[in-house]
Amino acid sequence: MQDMRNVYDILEERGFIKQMSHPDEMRELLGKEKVTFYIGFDPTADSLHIGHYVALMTMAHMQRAGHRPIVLLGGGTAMIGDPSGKSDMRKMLTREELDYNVSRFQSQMSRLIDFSEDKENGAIVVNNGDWLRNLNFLDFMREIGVHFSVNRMLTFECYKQRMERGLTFFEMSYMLMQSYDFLMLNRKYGCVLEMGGDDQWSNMLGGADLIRRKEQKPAYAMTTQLLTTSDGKKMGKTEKGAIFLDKEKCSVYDFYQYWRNVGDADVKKCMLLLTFIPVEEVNRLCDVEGSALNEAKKILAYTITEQVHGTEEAQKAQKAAEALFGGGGDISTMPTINLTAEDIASTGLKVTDLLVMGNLCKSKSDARRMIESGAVFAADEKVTDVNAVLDEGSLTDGVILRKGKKGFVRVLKA
RNA sequence: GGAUGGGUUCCCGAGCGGCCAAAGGGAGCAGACUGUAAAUCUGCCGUCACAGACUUCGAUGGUUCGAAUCCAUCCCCAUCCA
Repeated sequence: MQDMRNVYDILEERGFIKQMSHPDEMRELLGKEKVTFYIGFDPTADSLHIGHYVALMTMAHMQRAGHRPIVLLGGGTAMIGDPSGKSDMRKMLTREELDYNVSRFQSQMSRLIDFSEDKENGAIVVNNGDWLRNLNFLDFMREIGVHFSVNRMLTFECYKQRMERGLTFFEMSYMLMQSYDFLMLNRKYGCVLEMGGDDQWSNMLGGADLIRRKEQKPAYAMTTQLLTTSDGKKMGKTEKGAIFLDKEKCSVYDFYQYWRNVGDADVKKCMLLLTFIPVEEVNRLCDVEGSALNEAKKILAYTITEQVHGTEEAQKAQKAAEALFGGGGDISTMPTINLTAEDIASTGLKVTDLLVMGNLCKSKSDARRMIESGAVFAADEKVTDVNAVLDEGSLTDGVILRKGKKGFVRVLKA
C-alpha cells in the first residue's frame, strides 16, 4: 500500500504546496527517512469544517508515505486566538468548551488518519494545553521571548494588516507560543516539520527558526494551499454557515449537495486536494467541455462524502439527490422531518412552520415571503396561500415540501 | 492619563430630531436563462397572530408630542501625544 514515490512530489503535483522553507533539503529528507511532522488545529468550534480538511488530507498523504503525523490540538493557544488573517480579536473560550471541542475533533479525524498505537507511524495526538497552561511567564520570557525581535515581527504581513485595526500584545504572543509548541514537539518527539495553512506561514517560520537557534538542528515549515474558489473566496461557507464535518451540524445531504454544486472552475482543484483520486484520473474526468463536467461533480461529491461520512451515508445522499433531481430513485433517504403528535398540534401543519422546521427557511417571515413569490411546492403543487396547511392524512406516506429547485424536505408523521 | 475621530441591520457603509425597519454595495435566497455550474437580468432580504403590530442603530438613563439622530454617564475601537 505504500506509495514509493516521494510524497513531496505527490503533494506538489496535487497542488498542496504553497510555501516551503527549504524545498530541496526537505524533499531529500522525505525521500530517505521517516519524518515526524505536525499540524496544529485550534479547537475554537465543536466541529472541524472543510477548511481543515486540506490539512487533514496533507497529513493522510504523508502518513501513507510512511511518515509520522502529530496532531497538535490547540487547547492552550486557542485561549488566545491567532490574529493571522482575522480582522478582529477572537472571542475567548473557557477550558471546558475547549476540552469538549478537542474530543470532537479527535473522533472526526480518525476517519482519515490512522491513530493505531501499535503501528510504527501511527498518528499521535497531543494538546498544547499540557505545556502552555502551566507555563511560568518569567521563565518563558527568558527562554523564548529573547529570541523574537519585535521589529522583525512587525514587518510580517500578518501583523501589518492588523496594525491598521489594532493588535494587542496578548495576540502577538501567539507566534511565540506556536513556535514554542514546535520546539516542544521537536524535543519530545523529534518532530522536524510543521505543516499548516498558508495563513500560518510566519508563525511556522518562527518555530523553525527557534529550533534552529536553540537546538542547533534543522527544522522545516511547509504551508498548504487554502481551499478557495477560482475567484479567490474561501470555500466552505453557505447560508447555513460553514460546511462542518459533523453531520449534526451539516447534514450529509447538504454536505453532498455542496460539492455537487461547486463551480466548474473549482472541480479539479477540489478533487486534487480533497480526494485520493489519482491525478491521471482527475485529469480525465475534468478535462471535458460544458455539462459533461457534471459527471465529475457527481464523483467529487460522492467521494468526499464517502471519505467524511462513510459509504452508507454517501450512498444515501447520492440516492436522495437522484430521486429529487433525476426523477425516480429512492426517496426514503432524503432529508426528513418526523412529526410527533405534539409537533402536529403546535404547528397545525402550517406550511410556513414546516419550512422553518425543515431548515428550508430561516424564519416564518422568510417562509411567508417564499410562498408569496411562488417558490414553494407541496407534493408538486404550488402553494399559493401563506396560511396553507397540509392534510394530516397524506402524511402517512410523506409529503415532499420543496423550496425552489434545490430545497427539499420530506414531511412524515412519526 | 490627554487630545481627536468613531461604534448603524450577516459584512462594508450612508443617515445625524418626524417622510427610517433605516440609502448604496457585497453576501444570501427566489424567478427567468441553464447543466443541481458560471455570467446576466428581475424580485426578496428584522420578527410576528403580516394591508396591522412589535423589536433593532455600543450600554444605561434623560430631553421631546416624537430620537439611530439632542444631552449625561459608562463601555469599546482607531489615530496622535505621554
